Order: sequence, then structure tokens, then C-alpha cells
Amino acid sequence: MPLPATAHTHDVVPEVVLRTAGLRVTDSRRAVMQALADQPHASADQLLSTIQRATPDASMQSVYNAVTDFERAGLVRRIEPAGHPGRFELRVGDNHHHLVCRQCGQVEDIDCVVGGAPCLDASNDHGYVIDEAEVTFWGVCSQCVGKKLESPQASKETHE
Amino acid sequence: MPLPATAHTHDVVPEVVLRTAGLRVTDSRRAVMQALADQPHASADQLLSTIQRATPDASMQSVYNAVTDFERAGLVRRIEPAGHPGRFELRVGDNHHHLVCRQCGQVEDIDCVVGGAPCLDASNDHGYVIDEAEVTFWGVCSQCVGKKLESPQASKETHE
DNA sequence: AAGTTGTTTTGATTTACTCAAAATAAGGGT
DNA sequence: ACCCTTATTTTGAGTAAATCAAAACAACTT
Repeated sequence: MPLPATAHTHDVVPEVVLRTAGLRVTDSRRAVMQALADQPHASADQLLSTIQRATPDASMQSVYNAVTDFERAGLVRRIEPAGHPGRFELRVGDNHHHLVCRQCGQVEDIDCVVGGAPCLDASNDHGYVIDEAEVTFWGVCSQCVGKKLESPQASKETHE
Repeated sequence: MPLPATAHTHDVVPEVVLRTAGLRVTDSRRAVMQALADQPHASADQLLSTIQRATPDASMQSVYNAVTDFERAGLVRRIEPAGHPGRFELRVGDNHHHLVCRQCGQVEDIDCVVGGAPCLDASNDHGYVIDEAEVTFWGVCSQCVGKKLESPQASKETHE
């Protein structure tokens, strides 16, 4: 029976995940991983705020250290929607896609019906060795669809 | 007979395009548009270098001014491949996709077989109003595929 | 030719992120 | 339990890409 692709709070045990990946277990990493389990698609900013609720003097650098190390170890995937700060997710090892709100930047997972990458073929490979077809769906989320976007800064990056 | 989707050097007449879009015709805009016609997928940096060959004291700000105005007028599309500076293209009005070299950032157009946007369906819309499915193919171009990437800074963003 | 409004210039500012050196802590070996 | 090595964190500076803002200037209208 395969493991579910989505990480839920109760089934991510940072200590075990980290040790298995060959990374040392530290408070900082535990906190970042737990925050990511609770908030899929969190930005570095959001991760820092979350972590600072328990550890007020955590630094942004420690967040970037952690997610970068996690990414290198294959524990985390980083997504960079155009016009929005990068986001991080624990869901790796499957080829899924994303739906992004143009206004607030909230991200949702979209299952890939194909499974493996690349899940689409390019009509012309231009001589490249292609390994991935990244699909980003763009739209406006239900919370933003009613709002006018008078001051673009007004409600930026608030969700999730 | 529809106009071809790809802009070629000889069929972009900046003066006409600009005036038709309701934008004033200036040296700066003419230069940026001509540079874009010659180099599809140019970055702001590349546009500036190109323009400076004829006008050495052109500024980066004028490039950003121009492309931003063009984008608002629907003359230019901006693409932001993850990990690379933004790029600009004159090919608008069709729904095509891109192939990006992970190493040098070079971009190729990939025709969309569907045509209109969104050309894919999300398996779940999560309550969003979805208007676009952006597809980015990732790979390594033929010029980079042989090279080792010893110093990541060594040959950055050189192509095209 | 003059006036209005849009555009460019100059220079500062911001955001998101990376780099680097010193201080510290994790985990293996004894 | 302690030491040692090496990984990790901290602190602070630095960077790239892009935006903002006010004053100078130029395009188009009449």
C-alpha cells in the first residue's frame, strides 16, 4: 500500500524524516518542517511568522537554511509563481500541479492525471533534453473574486 | 488570412504598432520594440545591452518603462521562469507555451495544440475562477547539455 | 506655436533572497 | 559521560531584479 501523497500534520514526524534523509535533527529544522506540514505552500515569510509564535527570535536565515537543505535532500519542493514570493511544500515524489490566485497568491494542489514527469509532450523539443512539464493554473480564488483590487498592496499574500 | 503569430524583424514596425495601441512614439520605445522583435524572449538586461549599442546612455529604467507600458497595452507578454530574470516577448494573442533551459535560461516557444486559454482543465477548481493554464517545459538546451555546471555563475544567462 | 499630458530621467527604495565568517550544537567514537 | 569532528545556526552584510517618485522633458493636439 503506497503512502498517501499529501502530508498531514499527524503523519509528518520531523525527527524521523530528517534523520532518514541524513540531516541532523535540530530545533530549527523541526519547527520549519512542522510549520510546512501545517501550512502546505507557505512562503518563507509565513514560515517565519509561524515559527516565531513559539520561538520569537527565530531568523529568516534559518528558514531559508532549512528549506534549502530540505530541497536538496528531496524533502521539499519549491514553487515560484510569477509575481509572487516562492513557496514550499512537503508533497514531493508525485508529479502534481498548482492553481494560483492572481490576487492573493494562495496556492492549491492540482492532481496530475498522468502521474510521472513530464506529463505532456512538447510539440517540438528544439534539441533540448526535456524532463518536466510544469503546469500552473491561474485564476482568482473565491475570497478574492468579490474584492476590488483598488490598492494592490491592500491584501497582499494574506491567505493560508 | 490571419496574421502570423510570430513577430519577425521585418514585419514589426514599431511606429505603427505603438500609435495603434494609443502609445506615444518615442525613441526609447521604438528601440525596445525593435530589440524585442530581433530577440524574442529577451530579458531587461539583454534589451538594455542591445539598445546601448546604438544609444550608450539608455537606462534600465527606460527599458522597464517601455516593457511595462507595452504589457499593459497588450503588446507584450512577460514570462517569469522560476530562478531566472523575467523575459519579454511580442508574441501575444495566441496561447503558446515555453521551454526553458535550466542552465542558461534560454527560452523557446512551444505551440499549444489547443489554441485558446485555458488549454487544460484542472481536475478540481477549488472554487477559483480559472482563466489560464500556463505550461512550462523544463530541460537542458543543446549548448548546455555537454557542459559541466562547475561554477553555477560561470555561464549564466548568456544565450540569445 | 503653445499648452497639456504622457514619457523619460535620475536616484533612491524595496523585496526576496544569497553569501560568509564566527559561534554553536549534533551525533559518532571512546 | 566526554571529546571531537563536522554540520548547522547566527549575525550581518550584500545582491539581483524590479519598483517608486519627483523633476525635467518631449509628443501630440488645436
